[in-house]
Amino acid sequence: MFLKNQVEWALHCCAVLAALPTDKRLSTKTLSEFHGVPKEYLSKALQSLSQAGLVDGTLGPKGGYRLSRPVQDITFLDIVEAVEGRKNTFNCTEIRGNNPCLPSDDSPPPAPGKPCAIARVMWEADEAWRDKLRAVSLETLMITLKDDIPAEELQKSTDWLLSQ
Amino acid sequence: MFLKNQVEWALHCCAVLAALPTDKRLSTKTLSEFHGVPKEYLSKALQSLSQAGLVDGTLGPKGGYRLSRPVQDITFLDIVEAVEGRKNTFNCTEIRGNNPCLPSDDSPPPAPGKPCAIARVMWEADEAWRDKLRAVSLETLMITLKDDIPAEELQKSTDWLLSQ
DNA sequence: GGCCAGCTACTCGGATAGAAGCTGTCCGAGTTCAGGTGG
DNA sequence: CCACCTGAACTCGGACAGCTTCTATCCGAGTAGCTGGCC
Repeated sequence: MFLKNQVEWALHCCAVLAALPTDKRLSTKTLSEFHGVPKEYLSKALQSLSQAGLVDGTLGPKGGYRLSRPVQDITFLDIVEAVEGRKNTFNCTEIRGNNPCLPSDDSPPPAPGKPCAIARVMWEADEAWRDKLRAVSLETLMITLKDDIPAEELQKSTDWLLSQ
Repeated sequence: MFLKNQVEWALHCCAVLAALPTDKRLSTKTLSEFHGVPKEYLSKALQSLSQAGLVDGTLGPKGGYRLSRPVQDITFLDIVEAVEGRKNTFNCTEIRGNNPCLPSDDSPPPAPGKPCAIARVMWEADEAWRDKLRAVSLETLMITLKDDIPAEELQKSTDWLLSQ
């Protein structure tokens, strides 16, 4: 039960885009070289972000991606769900309906009308996970990063990115 | 990013065992018929539970599994981790170390000594998920089930199980 | 009658195979910009 | 000098292969309890 590493890449790409002036764009090629990951595969992750409306890509030379919303309006959950989908991690197959000693009449699973108690617990845990991710925006991340990384290194990186 | 369905089966099996008198055992065969799932594959899930010390299996006829701890001492997290393992859902590969414009000297990833800020956020969300699962024990589940399911149905199921 | 061998039912573990998803690569189609060419 | 053409750079999307994980099955080894036969 792992998240794809595309999720990691997508998060890092969004972080990089958030650190740039809002009108600048970065190409897949630049982003892939910066992160040292295969370009064509990273492209899939960026396409997912684009379809989810988080980034906006343009064609042609000088084309590339930029964030399509202000940094405070993009959360970790947005990015994770863009790549992974919105399904719950726990998939209830209603096996309680297979119970051989119950009538199993026309309405097998919704006997009490509510979902299985086990699934309810698992889904609540999923929701807690999502709440945590929803609480962190790219803006929050940028503030943390400013504390983590020396300003000089950060400047070097942005210079390198803009020179590509 | 799904949990295996073995997790669902393991949870249901533990719930069934929790509903029984503590000295009774259920065989893999009985459990698989009760839940309508393949016996040999369910056996793998039960083996995981056994290795984690949650259930205790005995050999021979009249053998089978029973919980090895009181119901209030077995949490959902115990069961999920027994089947899925204890790894985080987010696997940080330290791609920030691949940054081509930084020295990449002898110590590439632990530049600031701390893990990547993005990984920290993801791991906190994981921890929130685990906290939720840790908060629900089999005892809690049994109380919920007593409200969900008519006593008559519950009795029918336990009778069927014990008659096998 | 008592003891022992064999049988049965069960767990455990390994081996195996198919299905599905993840990872990674390749290529063609469409789009935009820049630079060059011709009027 | 200006309009148009061409080529380069880029995104997008589909197709494809290799690998890992999940799902499922099968079988042999080991163990415990029961049954039946032998002394």
